[in-house]
Parts: sequence; C-alpha cells; structure tokens
Amino acid sequence: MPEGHTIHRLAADYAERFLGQQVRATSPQGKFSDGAALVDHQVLDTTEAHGKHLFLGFGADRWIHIHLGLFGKVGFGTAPSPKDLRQAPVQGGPPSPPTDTVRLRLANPDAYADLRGPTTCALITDAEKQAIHDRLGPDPLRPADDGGRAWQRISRSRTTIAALLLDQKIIAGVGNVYRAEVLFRHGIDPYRAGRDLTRPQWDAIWSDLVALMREGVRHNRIDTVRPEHTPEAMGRPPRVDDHGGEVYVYRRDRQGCHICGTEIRTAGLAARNLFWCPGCQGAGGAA
DNA sequence: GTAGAATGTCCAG
DNA sequence: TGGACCTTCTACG
Repeated sequence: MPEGHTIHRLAADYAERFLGQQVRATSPQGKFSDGAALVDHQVLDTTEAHGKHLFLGFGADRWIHIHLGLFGKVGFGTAPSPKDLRQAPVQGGPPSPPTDTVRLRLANPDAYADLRGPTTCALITDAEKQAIHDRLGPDPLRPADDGGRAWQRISRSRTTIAALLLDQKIIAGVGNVYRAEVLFRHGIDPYRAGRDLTRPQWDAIWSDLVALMREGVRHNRIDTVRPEHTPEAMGRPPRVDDHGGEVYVYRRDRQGCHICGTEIRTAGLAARNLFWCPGCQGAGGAA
C-alpha cells in the first residue's frame, strides 16, 4: 500500500505516539527479536522519512530502518496491545487476533504500533543511514529537497519518463499510482523519453507531486482528481472497489477517461502495470 | 480452500 | 527479464 506519502505519514504517526518516550519493543514474530531487544526501554528521539524509507532513531548511532516493500503495513491501536489481551483475556471478550506476523511492536502505556510484512526492518548506524540517503533522489515531501537535481538526470536520459519516475535514485517516494496520475494530469505520454521533456514540464510535474503527496499525507490516501472531476462535480458514481482515492487512470483500464471518454489503457513497463489515457496523453497531448 | 494480485526492490543469468 | 521475498485480501471453485 505504500508510496512516499504513507511513509511520511507513518513518521508523523510514530512520533505522535512515542516521541520522547521510553518504549517497549518486541518482535512477536521472532524475526527481529535481537534488534527489538536493543531498543527496548530506550527513548525514541527521532522519526524521519525519505522516499519509501522510514527511520526511527534511538539515541546515538542507533536507528531502526524500515521499508514496507509491497505488502508491509503498520497498524496503530490503543493499549493494551492484542498480545497483552491474550495474556490477560477479558472475560467474555472477543478472541484476540493472531499476532504471530508482527515483526516489530512498539508500545507504551497508551498505545501500540504493529509492523507486519516489511521488506526491511533492521538496526543500522548513522553511516549506514547516510548511505541510504546518498542513493536516494530528492523527495517531494522533504521541504529542503529540490526537483532540479532530478532534472539533471531526466533531461539527459533516453529512458521513458514512466520508468524514470519510479527510479528512486532519481526521485524518491513516487510509486505506481502517483506516476500514472501525475503523467495524466500533465498530458504527458508515459513512453516519452526523459530528455524530450521540457524544463517547464518537469517543474510543473515536480510542484504537482509536492502538492499531491502533501494531500496524500494529510488524508492518508491518494486522491488526484481536480475539483471539477470529482464524482459530485460530474455526477458519476464514486470509486468503491479500491482504496477509496479518486484517480484518473490508475487501475481504470477499459473504463472511459473522465475527461475525454477514451478507454484507459494498461501495459507492463519495467515489471509494473502502467495506466494511461491515449486520448489525453497522446503524442504532444495536453490534458 | 486456494490461486492470484497488490501502491516495492533486489539479484541472478 | 524473471524470480524471490514479505502479508493480506479478493475472486473463484
């Protein structure tokens, strides 16, 4: 479920519940028991996101590095955590859910956070953390980051803009949904080579990503349709099948484009599904 | 019940 | 380029 907005939201959500406090850290699943033991009873002093990477800081030179991959998820709840319930079952209460997939649980007297299914959950040093930053491109959600750095790479590349947008070395945090949607919003053919974009086009894409992804953090979901294209504005049924966000093309293949009615198309590109509207994003097309 | 897909990334060949 | 990996949910028997 995670694109960059999810990770930045998680950084804020962990901070809200645990920052500046000693936490209990455990690995009910067992795969991170050693790491959890090293931060157990330590104070969480920093939470930070860069692209799809999340860092939880516990004092000098000690970070938990989390990458959710395709399936990872964090569930927050109020204390007691499910495991605690199991240890002291409430008489007549509901059966506690299974917890054996929880890689990392952070808990304090008021709240818990359960991490499941991450690609990465590891204890790292400052130097290892810096190495991760060094191989990531600018992130539209990091205020100090600058799209110009990405342009240096894009403007010299023969690779398609659709592939470049997913390359985390070039721009960090964009995933399959934002890539499809931002190209649609700017009327850009996904197969156009990076070097065939103009600087103004790239600047517009970058600032649009900043705005869209900030909204994504606020609402914890991806919405990309402009006000005039919402279900209410157009009198069309809202999207129900998906994660709730209103989009133009992502997973809308074989349905009509909200703007021009052309059938949305899909194709594999670099092992991911690409979605676009041939009408609005044809050669030189502008939405 | 079981297969397949899913907003991601790495590595071997 | 294909497979491996991590988990959850849906569609289909």
